[in-house]
Amino acid sequence: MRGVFIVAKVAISRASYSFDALYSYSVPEELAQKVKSGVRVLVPFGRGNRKAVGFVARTYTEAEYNDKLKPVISVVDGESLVTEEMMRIIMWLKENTFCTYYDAYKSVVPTGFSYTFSQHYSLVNTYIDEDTLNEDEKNVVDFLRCAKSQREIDSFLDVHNDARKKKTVDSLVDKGYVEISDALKRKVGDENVSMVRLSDEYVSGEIQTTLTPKQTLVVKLLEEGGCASVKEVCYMTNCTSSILKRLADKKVIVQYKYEVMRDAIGELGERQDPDDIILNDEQSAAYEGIMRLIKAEKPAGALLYGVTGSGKTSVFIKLIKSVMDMGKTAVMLVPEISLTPQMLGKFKSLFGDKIAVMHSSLSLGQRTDEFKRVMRGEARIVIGTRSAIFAPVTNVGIIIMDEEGEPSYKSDSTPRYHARDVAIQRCGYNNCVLLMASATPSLESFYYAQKGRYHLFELKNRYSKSPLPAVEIVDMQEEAAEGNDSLLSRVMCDKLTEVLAKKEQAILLLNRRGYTTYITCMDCRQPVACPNCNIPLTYHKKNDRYMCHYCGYTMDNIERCPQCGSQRLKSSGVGTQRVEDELERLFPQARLLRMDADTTSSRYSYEENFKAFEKGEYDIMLGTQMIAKGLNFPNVTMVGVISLDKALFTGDFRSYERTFSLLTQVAGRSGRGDKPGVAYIQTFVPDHYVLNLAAEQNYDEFYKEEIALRKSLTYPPFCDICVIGFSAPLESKVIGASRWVTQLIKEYISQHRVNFPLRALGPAPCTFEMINNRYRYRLILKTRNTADFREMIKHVLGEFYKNKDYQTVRIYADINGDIGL
DNA sequence: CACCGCATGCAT
DNA sequence: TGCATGCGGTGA
Repeated sequence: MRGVFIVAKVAISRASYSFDALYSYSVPEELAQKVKSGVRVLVPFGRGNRKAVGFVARTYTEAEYNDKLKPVISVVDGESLVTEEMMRIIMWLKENTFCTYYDAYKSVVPTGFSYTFSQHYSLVNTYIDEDTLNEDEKNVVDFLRCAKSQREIDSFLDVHNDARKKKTVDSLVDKGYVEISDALKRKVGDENVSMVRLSDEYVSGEIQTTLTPKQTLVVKLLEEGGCASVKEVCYMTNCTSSILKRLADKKVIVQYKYEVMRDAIGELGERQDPDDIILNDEQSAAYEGIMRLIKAEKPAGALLYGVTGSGKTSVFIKLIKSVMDMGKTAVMLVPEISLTPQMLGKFKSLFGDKIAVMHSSLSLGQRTDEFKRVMRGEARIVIGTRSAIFAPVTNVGIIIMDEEGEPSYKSDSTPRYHARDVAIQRCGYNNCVLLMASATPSLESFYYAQKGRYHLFELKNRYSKSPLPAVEIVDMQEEAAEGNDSLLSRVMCDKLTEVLAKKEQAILLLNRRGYTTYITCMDCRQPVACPNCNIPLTYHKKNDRYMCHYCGYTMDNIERCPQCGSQRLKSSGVGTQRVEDELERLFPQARLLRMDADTTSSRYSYEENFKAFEKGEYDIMLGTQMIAKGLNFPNVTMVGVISLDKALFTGDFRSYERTFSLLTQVAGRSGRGDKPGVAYIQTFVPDHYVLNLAAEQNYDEFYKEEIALRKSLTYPPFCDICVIGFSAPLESKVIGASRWVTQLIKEYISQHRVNFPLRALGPAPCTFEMINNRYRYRLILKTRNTADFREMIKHVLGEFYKNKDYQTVRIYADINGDIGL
């Protein structure tokens, strides 16, 4: 047959990495109009020709009809949700993060658009000759006759992993008695926090039932607290949601949904005009310089290095305004933590509905709506966290990354991309500028700025005239020697007393939650560890339980060492709950707000808490890193770091950088208003240069020290680091797999001419050797991330998935991510 | 030789 | 991952 025949290259949703490819399908004439790049289609796939969803990467025509190709069954999307640029980004993700095409697709298109494909069986409405059926078939037919709901049928006829059932059903389908229908379900719904409270019937005494001990606990908790999220209740009472369900069935409690965010955008501030913002000389210089880069319409990187409070945001606003005036669009990325309603309100008041927000705690529905507004060109400024880098804006003029060194810009699950790398790709496509801004840039970016690869702009002065807070390092060894065994040094206590007296506020930071952080057996000298993760259990006083922070495992109480049975156990280490106790003891009159993952199970409660603190409803805020960043509380005049020593020595090469940045940022929370602020850093290593430089807020010196260290030890930016991670329930399998992969790499190198250097460290156990009953090993490769190198990794991963010996072993490759933990 | 259970390898 | 295919085993 001759003519014009369309072929579609399709990526299949349920292809795993080892056979992920673009498969060719013929496009029936009647679908020709609709089958386009980016559109999802239903295709037959695999030997059994099961229907699968895939997306079209591209189409092309052929003169000859190829009857070996299977035809596309139908089209799922009305139109493509993927711009040409985003299609390139999908391909880039596949190549650079070792994920499947569909994994990449899913991160580019919000899940609200995703379809789940399923098949349902139903009885055909016709006469059935029972004599032609065997026993099994009769049973199924009988079941279908009396089944009340599709759901019941689906769960009964779950034919996966049941060959006999499958056969029976297939045979009934053959005989024409049972029908299969396809269902494509779109996942749009509102993401709510599940809440529970006692039912009115129970409270009024209408319902009397006997309760199991655990149920009693839940009821008691709710009697005290009124209402709580399911997550909170489970935490406090150590039960699973099934217990709550039982209680709901008994009508003792009611479950209901609570909208996480009322409005995607946040409250509207007073309408403002970007033109009313006046830049000072430094800011203007930066603005002008960056505008020149934008106008050059060539891909460029710029680093805006400015001390906290130097007014970077004003520069962003002016730049975005100018880019808009040029008819272009803008993307602004912020770290997870600083995307607050206040901040969004500010931008909304400046740019109105030109703004779209993309953020993981928006509801599915909101996310899809925002995506659509961007797609249609209605919203031309996108503000969001990491994944907002995939916003389908066209004709981009500038991409801004605020606090560019923040770890939240790196994804640590598939696809393992860094927003900065994606941004660089987008700049190449759009001929636009990537502006990275920070007071403590990542070592990599500052190095490139020094080398001239990025243009460097500096803001040296604080915008408001208030000086940076004075920071003092407190030697806790000395405190102990002088007889103070409290968690709080005397200077800090004195200052707290003063702050309370003046009706000002204080922030205290400690990066450990729980009460005590580990229990050690005095006889075998081992900490009592989680049986699933082999990580020390943390005692939580609030629910009187020992918890694993990695898998959530809990133990009621520990009387004996699980290893040797000894009763000589000692608790040590300090968590936020313990500090809370101490503060209550020392300052009984102070109103205390504790903020950590245990008190803020939803984003909702966390914002409410910040707001309450801002309004002055609390005197002291105590918490983990979540309180350190991006917040602006003018009445805070004291910041205290209870301890960050652990963070300095995590085993990751970025731990100094992270600690420095955290300390600098948390110190910067102090004295933001008219009143001068102070900060204290308590430590057992008072001479450590990272702490001292952080106290001086001396990034330049820190950079000098750290870059020298990176160079001498060969760490980024002087190489690229690729971690290959392995995990499995059996340690022998993990070891075997990691050694075999190392061997594969060695062989590959000896057989190919490669253009990258390579130094392998390991394979060795990860810092946390076991998490969730899976042993973890890693192989660290110091190399250069060249196409050749990626080719090798792809080859190795491909070989690995083919090896049946290691089917139980999970593997991943991650370039320039964390190597710690 | 009909029927099974399992190992193998392929997917457009 | 999921499914057809084909092999060797069993029992009539």
